[in-house]
Amino acid sequence: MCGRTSLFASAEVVRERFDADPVRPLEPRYNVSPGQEHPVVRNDAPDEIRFPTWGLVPRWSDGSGGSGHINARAETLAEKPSFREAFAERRCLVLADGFYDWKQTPTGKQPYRIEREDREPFAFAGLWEPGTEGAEDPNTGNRNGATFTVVTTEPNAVVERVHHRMPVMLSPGEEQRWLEGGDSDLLDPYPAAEMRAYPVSSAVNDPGNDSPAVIEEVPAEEDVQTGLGDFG
DNA sequence: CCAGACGTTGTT
DNA sequence: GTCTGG
DNA sequence: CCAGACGTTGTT
DNA sequence: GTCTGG
Repeated sequence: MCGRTSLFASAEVVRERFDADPVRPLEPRYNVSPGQEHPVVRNDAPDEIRFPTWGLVPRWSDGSGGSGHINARAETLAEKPSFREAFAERRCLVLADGFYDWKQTPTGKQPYRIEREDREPFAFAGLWEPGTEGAEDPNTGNRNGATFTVVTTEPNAVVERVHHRMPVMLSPGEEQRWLEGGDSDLLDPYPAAEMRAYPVSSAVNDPGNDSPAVIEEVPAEEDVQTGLGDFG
């Protein structure tokens, strides 16, 4: 992780939960992929919800090197040239109410949805970069908007069954501290007791399938094939 | 000194 | 296989 | 993260 | 911009 997420909680719930106002209407999203714009709260404007593009492009990059960094390892944030400055100065909360991971099985990849046990929205620890000044480069077509990345860490007991990394989820009490520059003690795996994971349809594989159907639980394909899913 | 990389996950 | 687009 | 393209000359 | 490799 983390390469796919969601945020379909109502605008009202999100506004109350994070005490911030979206700068444009908040639409429900069930399947958000890298390269898309997604709501975040930035440390430089903590009372606003903005929509940078998922995939951090360092300020010194001309953007020609591909589509940006969708994840950043918590273990090396402070050292890596691509993240060091953002870690020191540009924190953000990436708003979500779940994410998806693909478990490698003998028969293929089974997608799982992972969320809080109470299904409430939460925040990933994130870093952001400002866009380049001025208009989009007419020659390269490179985008010029702000970008962000999601910090990853080791998995907890729930996520471990699916994948060997997980995004850093902040508890409500940690959010302000992260924005204000708190350090790596905030970047531990989230408590497994407050999370759950369940298999979902491979419809989620296609980023174009952005509907409530992709959050519905289905029998895991490997369980179907071994008969484990047959009797409830 | 300049040139070239700068990242993750996953895979081998 | 690898890169780009979503 | 996964899905889908990945090429040219020339033609409509 | 800053670090590493040559």
